[in-house]
Amino acid sequence: MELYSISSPRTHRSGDQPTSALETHLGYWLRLVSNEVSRAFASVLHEQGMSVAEWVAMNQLAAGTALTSAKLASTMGMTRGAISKILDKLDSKKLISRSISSVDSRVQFLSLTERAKRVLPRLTSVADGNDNHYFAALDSDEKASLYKLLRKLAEFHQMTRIPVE
Amino acid sequence: MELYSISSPRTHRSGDQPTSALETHLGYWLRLVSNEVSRAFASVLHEQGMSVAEWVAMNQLAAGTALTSAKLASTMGMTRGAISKILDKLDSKKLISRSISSVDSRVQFLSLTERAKRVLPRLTSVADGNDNHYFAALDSDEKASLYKLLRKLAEFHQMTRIPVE
DNA sequence: TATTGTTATACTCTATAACTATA
DNA sequence: TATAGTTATAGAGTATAACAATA
Repeated sequence: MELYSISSPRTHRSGDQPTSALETHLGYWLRLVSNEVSRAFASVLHEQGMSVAEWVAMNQLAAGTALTSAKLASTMGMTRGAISKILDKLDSKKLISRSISSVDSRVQFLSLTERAKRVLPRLTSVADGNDNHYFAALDSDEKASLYKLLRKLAEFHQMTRIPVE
Repeated sequence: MELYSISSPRTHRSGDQPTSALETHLGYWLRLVSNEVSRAFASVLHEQGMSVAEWVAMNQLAAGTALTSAKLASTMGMTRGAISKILDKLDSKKLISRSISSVDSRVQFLSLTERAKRVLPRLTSVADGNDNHYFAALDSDEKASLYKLLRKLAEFHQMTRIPVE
């Protein structure tokens, strides 16, 4: 197993096929793997008639992290307009309800319906299953190591935008 | 620094804030970091008037991996129609030329123009810079470790679709 | 004046499928 | 009939910006 070459990322080892410069970047492999894992999950969600953005929104509501539209928008890194449409979709599926604040009638409080609370665990186990499937290629130590490295990058660069795509 | 909990991914450690179930997945952190790295790169490319798909196509041509439209389509995991539009854009910027095969006039051979050969190294160093910037948070061993883990996942699951988004 | 949420509009990206011209 | 590449169309997803209601 060759090591990732730090000092000369574009060095070609003798006998290699001509490769594109893309593969010399860690970001390339990160994106390759991430796309596959996310695509598979999005595809399963899609079969359930749900987008990733809707799934994320539901989770934020379940966690009590973002209970208004504006809060959701900032948490999810999207405009209020985009959030509004996502909430429309969840509403039409009877997964959320919106109730006007008695204190400030511009504000809506969002909550999951009973139906959503029944649906969410099933979706969560789908997400668990997807994660388990893809990372089963790694043993416990490797998983812990990957987790640590990713968390370190996220922390170092103050990455806070919840992935929605 | 806590470890990634393998056996009970949804366990909450005492004293924690309520978190969404999302953060218990390795796929979540993978996507979070990947999105940030890719978004930054796409943003720089965009300033240069270029999409990631165009950048990838140019690299495939430079590597000699995919010298026809159909080949590009299969390598990049896109339809021929989508590739056709990407090539139109590169063509309009005088970065590629298409020449009809003398053997089979349905086939076009694609090649980078001289202009493209001047532009590509600059873009490549932008890509290098982006990669260096984000992964500077890791030391050499950590970079090597991350590279190895990602390659292992890619190989195990036979991930071949070149990331284009 | 500022803010919450909605809506009208436009844009980007891509797939589907019909099309042409070859083979 | 099959294949290479193009094009017409449609759909998803999101941003921008104008809007109404309220503070």
